[in-house]
Amino acid sequence: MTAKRTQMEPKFEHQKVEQTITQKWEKADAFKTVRDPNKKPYTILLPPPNASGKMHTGNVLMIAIEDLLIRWKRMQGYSALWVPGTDHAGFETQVTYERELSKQGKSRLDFDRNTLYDSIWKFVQDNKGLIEEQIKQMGASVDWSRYTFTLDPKALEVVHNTFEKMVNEGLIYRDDYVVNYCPALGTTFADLEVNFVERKDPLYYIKYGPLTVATVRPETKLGDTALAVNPSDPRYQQYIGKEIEFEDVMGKNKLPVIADSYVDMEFGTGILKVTPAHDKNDYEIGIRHNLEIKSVIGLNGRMAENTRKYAGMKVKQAREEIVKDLQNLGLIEKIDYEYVHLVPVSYKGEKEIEPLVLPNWFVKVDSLKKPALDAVLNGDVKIFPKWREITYVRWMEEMRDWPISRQVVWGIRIPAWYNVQENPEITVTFLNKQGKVETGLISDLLKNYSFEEIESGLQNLVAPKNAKFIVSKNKPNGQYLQETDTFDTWFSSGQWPLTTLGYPESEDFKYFYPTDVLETGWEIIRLWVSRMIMFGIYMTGQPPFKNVYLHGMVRALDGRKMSKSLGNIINPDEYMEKYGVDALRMGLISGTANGKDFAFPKDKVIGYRNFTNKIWNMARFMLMMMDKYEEENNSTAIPEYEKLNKNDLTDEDRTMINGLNELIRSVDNSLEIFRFADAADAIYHYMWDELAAKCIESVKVREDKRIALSVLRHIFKECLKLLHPFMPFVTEAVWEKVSEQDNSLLALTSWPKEE
RNA sequence: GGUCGAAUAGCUCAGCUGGUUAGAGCACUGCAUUCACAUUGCAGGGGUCACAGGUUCGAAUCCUGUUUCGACCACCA
Repeated sequence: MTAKRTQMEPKFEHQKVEQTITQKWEKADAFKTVRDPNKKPYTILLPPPNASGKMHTGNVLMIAIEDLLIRWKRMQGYSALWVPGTDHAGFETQVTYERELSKQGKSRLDFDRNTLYDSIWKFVQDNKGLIEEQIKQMGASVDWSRYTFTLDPKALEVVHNTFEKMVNEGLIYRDDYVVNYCPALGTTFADLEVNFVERKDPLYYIKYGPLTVATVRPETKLGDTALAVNPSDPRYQQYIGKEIEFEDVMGKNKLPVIADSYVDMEFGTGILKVTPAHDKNDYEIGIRHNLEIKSVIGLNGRMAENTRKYAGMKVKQAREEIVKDLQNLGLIEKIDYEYVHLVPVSYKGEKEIEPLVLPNWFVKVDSLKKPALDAVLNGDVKIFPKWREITYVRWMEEMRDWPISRQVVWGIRIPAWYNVQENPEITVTFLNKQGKVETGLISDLLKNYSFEEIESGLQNLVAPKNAKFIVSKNKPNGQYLQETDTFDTWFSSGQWPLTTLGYPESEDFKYFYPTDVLETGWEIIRLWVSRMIMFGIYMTGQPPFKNVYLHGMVRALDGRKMSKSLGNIINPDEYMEKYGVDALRMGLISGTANGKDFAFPKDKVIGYRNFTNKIWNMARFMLMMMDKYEEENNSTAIPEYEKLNKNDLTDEDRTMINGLNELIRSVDNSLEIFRFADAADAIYHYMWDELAAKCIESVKVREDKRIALSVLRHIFKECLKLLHPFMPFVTEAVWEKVSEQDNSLLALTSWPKEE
């Protein structure tokens, strides 16, 4: 024992310790959670990071906070369960994979759907080890036996069942919809996933007979089905309700002039060309005025057949040609080359969005959103920090029907099946046996190809909005093709609490649902949090969690958002290597108190690295003093604090003990209301300013070393417990030295109580 | 355009319902090293709490307005 004590190195070597402690926890299977009927459950589900991605600073903060809560509750005696998982990350992963493909000179269009899916599956399997390793490296006390991937069979099962229930209850419908389609990436994006970038484009003033219209997109004029003016615009009163005739690039043309208050009199000439098929606002005007929806741009980003001489051209090329033709016809009044406007792009990749009309799958949200809103308003779900609640409330109040279909392969395929005989209007694209792409109506293609050949080479299909379908997990008997669209990832991750806990039958679900805290970044409160609450209530009658804690975004050292283009991304690995996991976790946790965004607190990380070393040396010194005492006193051991006669304590001792009691109280109070930084700060200052600076210093000169050391050891051990959820490695490592019990794990000891 | 938030020491941030000389970490200055830790100890400097009004016995804290930043949402073709 004596020999072991003095072996402590003078420096805390975080890398070595992190490894051995991780192994120790693993070996003891310390974080496998048992459903103990005598304990209360406490549950957190890890928001699943991208399976083929790597850890970023935000993930580190997320794990630090969740691990803190879970370790705290575990020590308090709860059946504390933290379920880890990873996300298939839909189109994001597909885009990454396609980048790999293009290095080999290939693209997704060279494969049929199933082959492509299988190879992305393999790609993800090959890459997902990294993020799992990083979660372990962080010291996350998750229960790996319950690890879930968003495409696990049990996830598909839950998502299919939910979908089926919704279809049966009339909550799912198909409709045409102007979608944010990205021809380059081959899929649609939700409004939330669209960003706008500023760009300078020519603004063309084009003559429509007696009227002139300003537009940056002359090529869409081929899809115009009306001109619109503001009903109170005095300039154009005589045209409202009339039809005007005019010269156009494809010959004589005529359009009705309608009045709609959407039109801004100030912009351009105050006249709007209405193109319902290629603009969201125009689409709505079209619905209001019962206009024809004329589509002139296809899914491939090229002009459609009905544009005759422009058919097959890319949009930009068609724009140039049309401008040229208009100029030749003298139909361009002027061009404003200085016009700056905002162009929609997808939120990843910056590729341009082309609004198109496509049949889509929708969720009717009217009956779902009310209970989800009420759950927050009446406090069943509490949001921290409180001021973020308004974001949620506004969103739920204004929520519109939710388009859930995406045209990516990498995702959960919608389990709807179309009978090809009953739906001759389905447009199918497939690779035939020779590897050539064929597109056409299924009824035509079946004249030249067998159903089996089409089925096995299927790339995608577009079914009309009124197509007949049946919902089934497995292929029905007969000639059925499955919908090729996949679910929006938020449709499936919105059911994460159900999936991870094995809804509806499993014991886990019965014991752990609803969970206690959903901890995540505020930027996905709409995308994710709202959907989980909706699905949770819809399927189980109960919201999936009681509290939502939203952490702030970690900004770069320059205080700006981290981004590749600014080159200011902080790689957490470097900090873990240099200062240790504990220091990084503690630094991030105390970087912000209340969920606000904050700049990466580099100085705090360094400060807490110093703190780890301080703790290490406090232990080292205490053990040295104990060794010395025992040597001098014929191996008389220092008595347990519990066995001391409390009358022997000095005033100093009592002051320290009082301070400890206060500390325990304030740590608990702060953690209850998610004030992590306050708790961290309190422990730091008690340990450094009181325990190290006063208590240890006084032990050096105390006569009654027996009592003094016993008190010191007691307080030190209690402090290690308090600190453990924040800095698990150094505390566990020091515990190993000071606990004097074999195989005792600090992670599994009881949380301190006030005396 | 709508909404939310922020402005406190050189830097990054605390300061919860208004109450003694405004705090922390890092940075800075001076001193200390055979006594666990220089990733240390001791001592110290540094703030008209964005600005202007108001409420109050009392305001960094509450109210109003102004300025400047940040983010989110919606977008004018």
